[in-house]
Amino acid sequence: MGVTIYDIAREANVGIGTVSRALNNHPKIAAKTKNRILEISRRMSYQPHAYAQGLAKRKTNTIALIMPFFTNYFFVEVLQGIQDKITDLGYDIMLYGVNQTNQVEEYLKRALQKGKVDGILFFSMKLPDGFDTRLKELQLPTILVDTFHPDFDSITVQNEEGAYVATRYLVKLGYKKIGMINASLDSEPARMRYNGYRRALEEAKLPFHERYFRISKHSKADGFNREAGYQAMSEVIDKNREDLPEAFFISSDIQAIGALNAMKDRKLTAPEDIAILGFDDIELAKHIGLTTMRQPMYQMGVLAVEKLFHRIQNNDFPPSHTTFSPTLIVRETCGTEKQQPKS
Amino acid sequence: MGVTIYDIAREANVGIGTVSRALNNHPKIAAKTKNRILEISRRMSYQPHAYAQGLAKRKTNTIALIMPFFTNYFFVEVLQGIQDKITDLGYDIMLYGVNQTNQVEEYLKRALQKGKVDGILFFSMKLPDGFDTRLKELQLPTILVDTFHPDFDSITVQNEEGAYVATRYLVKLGYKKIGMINASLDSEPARMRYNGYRRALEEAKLPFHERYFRISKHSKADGFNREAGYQAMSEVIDKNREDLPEAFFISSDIQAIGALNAMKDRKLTAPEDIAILGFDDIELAKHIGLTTMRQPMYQMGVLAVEKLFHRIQNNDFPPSHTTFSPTLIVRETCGTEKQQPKS
DNA sequence: CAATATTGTGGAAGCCTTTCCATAGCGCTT
DNA sequence: AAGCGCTATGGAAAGGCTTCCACAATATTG
Repeated sequence: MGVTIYDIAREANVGIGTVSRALNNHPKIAAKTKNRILEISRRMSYQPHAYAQGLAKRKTNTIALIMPFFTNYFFVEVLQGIQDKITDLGYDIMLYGVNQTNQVEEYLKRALQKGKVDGILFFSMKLPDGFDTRLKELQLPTILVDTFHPDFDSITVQNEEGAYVATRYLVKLGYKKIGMINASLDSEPARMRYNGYRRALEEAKLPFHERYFRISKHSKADGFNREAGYQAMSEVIDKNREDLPEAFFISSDIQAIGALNAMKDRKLTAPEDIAILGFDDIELAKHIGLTTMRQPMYQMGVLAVEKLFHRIQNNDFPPSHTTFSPTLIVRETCGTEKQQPKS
Repeated sequence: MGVTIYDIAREANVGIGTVSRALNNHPKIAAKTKNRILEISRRMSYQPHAYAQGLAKRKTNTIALIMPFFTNYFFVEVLQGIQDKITDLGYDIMLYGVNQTNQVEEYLKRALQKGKVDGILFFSMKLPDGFDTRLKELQLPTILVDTFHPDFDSITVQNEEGAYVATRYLVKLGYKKIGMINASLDSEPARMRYNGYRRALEEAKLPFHERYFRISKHSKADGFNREAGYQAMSEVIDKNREDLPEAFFISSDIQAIGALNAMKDRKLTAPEDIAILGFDDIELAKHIGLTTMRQPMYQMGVLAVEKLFHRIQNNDFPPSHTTFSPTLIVRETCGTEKQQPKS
């Protein structure tokens, strides 16, 4: 059905090798032959067959993207960075959006399928058991983003430090009763953020109150979502009616949005009743005036692609680890130094 | 480097044809031979080579998804429907997220490349000139979502009717000065929504005020984004300080969020000062209590995949067009019948 | 028990490229 | 005019699979 190099070769009265050389502008070819062939192939609207090319070259020009997808807006923004960069480089993206945790293995297996992709970008999840060795055996270039393994290139955010900075900021504003709403501790970033929170409290000699700490475990997935935030905040408020915390550090913006909603339903506002500090700085944070810790999402996407290409071109160097520090973005939900909170 | 069917054939003392039949559970093969081969191939951890398979079968098990990506959260939700459904069917997704309108052609060309994908899902954009005929020549199954062309299967939303219902609802609540903030009229949905808005006004014998109508053209892309909504609302308010509209129908939730922000910055609230009605019902609408027209996004994604498969299996029937009616979701930003607005 | 039908198997051909190797043809040199 | 070195070219081989055709080995029939 389609036009092949054989058709062109026949038409131009040359061999298929010559056609191939013309199309791939190989040096060893006479300029006029080349032009003639290019002209003919244009006239016949020739299109190389992607899979035949891939098979012969052992190269797919495609990379796999495996990322959580349970409506965590964080990823939408990273995705933009990846998309822009990868398009520049002439590659395509095979998207594997994980909606339930058990899909991870399935997707990894698919991406590992021989000859399917030239590399993998793996996001924010723990590499399931055994896949580290399989990936190494296959020598499939892999970059981890927002998660860590010593044997693979990785890009992470200083979660512990970010949480520490966030909490210390709340301390500095004068809050004493500082709670935290976290995602599932199965998640590495969630654990680190918890540690940072605890460290800041200790350093400020503030007590840690079990009753102001909540893991949003109720939900599907890992708890990094709005419903989980809503639920966790509802519980804390309802159980501590008489003695509400003054501030909350929340492990993601999307949870913070849920939490703010729970407050609103109970006629509480931020920062007047409870101050709220999030994590991520998703695009919507700006809208609702959420004070938060910014992760450089777009840049992380771009860098991930760059690292992957570096490794695709030369897989022969030790793993490198890059880490970004989140920065505090002050908006309204924590009050400001001038307009000091009540306490 | 990898294990091939030749290796397995040698190991099992059979021909390569037999190995292939065993792996693809072809009917004409003895059960015990088959089991033996499967056992061996498991032991050698055989993995078929995706591209070789694709080349031989003339089938990629991959579909291309071309969709606008300029942070319009609408698509994130459609994407989930697509992803879930397509995974069930054993297919993979090649994602082409359009960030600037000039990328559309580039992506279409890539997706059209022979043998790269088995079908295309094309979203919310006008098919660039000439591609309709090219797609038909190539016989590449294509489904249009949220846009229309008589020669291709499509799934659309009754934009005109949705806008009409929305505006009529505002009329019914007693608002007289009803404005609209729209996206670029290059977008088909935007045009239809404008028509519905006008029709409802006329029917109610309410005047159309040029000064309460605004196209958010300022921005990058098509205007379906938060900044555009913010800017448009800011302008309308600032130019009509003395005579503000009472209500606004806004062509997407994400713009409505921007608009609400612009109001907030000017100490105006919804519905007390101006009622706001959006379109889409993205997940966040619930959060901020936005009254809006719901599009069944997840279901549209699922249906799109189903249609595409239908056509991949049998390309031999006339194009079918499905259309959904949006439904009104009443929340808080328009007030309610009980708590009537001032006017 | 021979003749025929059925089932299972081997392996060549085909899918469409790229790449390598051999060779034809050309212009130089001597 | 013969010999040499280049350059450009043709086309086989390779990449790894599916599928078709031919044939061998059974099973079925009268």
